[in-house]
Amino acid sequence: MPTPSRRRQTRPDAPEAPDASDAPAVSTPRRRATIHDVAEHAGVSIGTVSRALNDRAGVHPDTRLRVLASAAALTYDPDKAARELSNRRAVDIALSVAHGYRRLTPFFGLFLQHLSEQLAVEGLQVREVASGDDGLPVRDADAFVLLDAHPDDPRIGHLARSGRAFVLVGHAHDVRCVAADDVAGGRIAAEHLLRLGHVDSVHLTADLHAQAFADRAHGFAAAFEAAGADQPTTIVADDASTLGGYRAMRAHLEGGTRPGAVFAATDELAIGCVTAAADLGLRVPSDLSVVGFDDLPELGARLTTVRQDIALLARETVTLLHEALAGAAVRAVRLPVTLVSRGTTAERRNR
Amino acid sequence: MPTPSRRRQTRPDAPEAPDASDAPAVSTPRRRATIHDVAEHAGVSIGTVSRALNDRAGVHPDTRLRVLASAAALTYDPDKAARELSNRRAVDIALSVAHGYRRLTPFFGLFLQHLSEQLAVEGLQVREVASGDDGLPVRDADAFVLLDAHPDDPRIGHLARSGRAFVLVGHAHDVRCVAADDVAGGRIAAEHLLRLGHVDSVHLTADLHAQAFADRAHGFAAAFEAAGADQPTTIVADDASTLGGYRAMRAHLEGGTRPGAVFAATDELAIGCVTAAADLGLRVPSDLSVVGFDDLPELGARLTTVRQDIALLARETVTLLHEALAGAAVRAVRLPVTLVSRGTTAERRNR
DNA sequence: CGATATCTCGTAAACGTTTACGCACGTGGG
DNA sequence: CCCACGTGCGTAAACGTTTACGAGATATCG
Repeated sequence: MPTPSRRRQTRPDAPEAPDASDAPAVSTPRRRATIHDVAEHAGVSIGTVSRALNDRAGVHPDTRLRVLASAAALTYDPDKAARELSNRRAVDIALSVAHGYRRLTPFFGLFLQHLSEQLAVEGLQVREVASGDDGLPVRDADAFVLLDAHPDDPRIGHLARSGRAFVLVGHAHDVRCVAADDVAGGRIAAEHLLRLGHVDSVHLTADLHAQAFADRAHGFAAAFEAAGADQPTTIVADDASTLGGYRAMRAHLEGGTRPGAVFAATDELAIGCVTAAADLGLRVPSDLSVVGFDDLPELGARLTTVRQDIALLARETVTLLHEALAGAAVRAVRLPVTLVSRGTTAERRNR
Repeated sequence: MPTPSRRRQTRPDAPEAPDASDAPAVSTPRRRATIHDVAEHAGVSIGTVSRALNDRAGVHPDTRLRVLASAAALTYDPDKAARELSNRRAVDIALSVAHGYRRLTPFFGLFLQHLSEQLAVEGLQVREVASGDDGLPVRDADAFVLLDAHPDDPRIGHLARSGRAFVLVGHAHDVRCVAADDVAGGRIAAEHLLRLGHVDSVHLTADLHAQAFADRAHGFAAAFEAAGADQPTTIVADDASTLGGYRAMRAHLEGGTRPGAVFAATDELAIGCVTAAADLGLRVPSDLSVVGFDDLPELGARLTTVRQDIALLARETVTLLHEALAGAAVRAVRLPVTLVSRGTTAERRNR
């Protein structure tokens, strides 16, 4: 076995360890182990270590085990910069939320989490989450993910004109985009409610300017029409927050009408709605059935809702990102939604 | 002048450009320019390019200009992975929000934005924003920033025990942490209100278990006591959302008491409070003065509030991060707050 | 039993940057 | 006029990975 070539250590700055005593004191911010350390520890070469850790073929099972053990013993964590550099994978992806983090809805928060997980799997990185006050991404990047965009968002035209790779999470014409099938979502919410006998439903939404909300409303209304039922009343809240939903619903209920069910365009609106009903002494679901949209984990643990698969949304986003980078043809994808029936809907009571 | 050594291009995969025709079509996802391209374009060496672009000494002004022009012409953007690798700056910083992005408050959203800007200035990266459902960061990193932590958050003990570098944004004993001076904030809110003649104020808050809220309440009450005024009533909302503030305040106002002023522990609570007052026909500020906390840009454009400097908070966080990495002594820092008086407070009316 | 295929692994090049070092020019003073 | 020196720049090493290539060892086959 050839002696492992000594690591070169020529750079003369080394500002880290003030006392370079070799004993690794318990809480010393220890130097990160590199692949060389693992190789030395396991008595193999760095090539073998890399192959073993990346599940590449051509390494003996025993050796692999030994390498894995060494890596664990040294708490080896591959340097991401080096890996990216070597992989030619250094794709900068800028995430552009219309107004930065500050207006991040729980839905987009969850999406972000899935997206960065998905990208991490491929060794990619979300490099930036920001946009200037003009809404334009503040730095240059190889690809952009646009959140929260109206069809006429200035960012779309800007990115398209400059030939940048980007994908829109939402829906618009002639751009690469991905979104849940909102129309279908509205429809299955309606069908669920109709099946329970609720012909007197209302739709609680906000800002029908937003494509997603318009589509959900449309799907909902269309299903009622198809069933020969009366068109549902639409209530438009000031915004899509829980407070918006609460006030709009409370005002509506206090107006004297007592719908048997409400389809909220968002889980947040639904929560506001449920809260308003409770404050007015109405029991959910016996007095009022409520269907939400999104299926956010902890927000509506007990909410009957139209579920969209956020993990899938993130995966599709990444797929489209790759297509954009490769210069493929523009494509719009619609993701299926399902109704998950939980505790906030029940059969219509006779009054 | 020595001929610039031809770039090596030996790697045989090159899955990118299907047709390697040299003419750069307008919307072709062009190969990123590297420092070598800039060097060739400007007729200098890569070392000179690097020095010119990084404002290092030892490059002739004329040359510098030429390099800058070439870089601009090629839209050169240095590869971050390579830069980090070379710089030994590859510090992985994990941001740990108690429950991931999903419960990100506007305040923390804004903080995140400032933090990543601040880190970007130093060439550092926030590598991950996530934590598992157990609240523990999901990957290993060189340093951690903990958000949203109660003093007895399990993450603190875990990180401390394992000797990791971390800083807590908030306040707890015996850990490196940074937060606004919440007690002072409560005090100046009280002093502002007292100055306007409001001796019958209430405090709207949520979850006094949270250190920040407890401190704000304490500072507020202490100032009233110091002024010889009656202790303010405290209203505890279900949560710190706008809806929480709305419901708590509405219930209180409907209970018959009509305080002249309220100090909300959060701008969000304050918004809910203002909305509740409006819905009950009370005018702000003539019927009810409202003071918030945080000074979130678009949320409370017209809100009188206790301002904390979020950019400063981010800068201090980075400073502490460096100290943590360097193994310095633990230190807790308190940031000053100021009262910004806007449209939601007025002098007490005689009734 | 010798030639050859197969498996395992070590070596080195490459990714794109920063920076220490040294060389070739000048310019100044003795 | 020569030497010392400063200025501007090119060269190459280094950061920590991945991976093509080739070499040695072992197994397989004629």
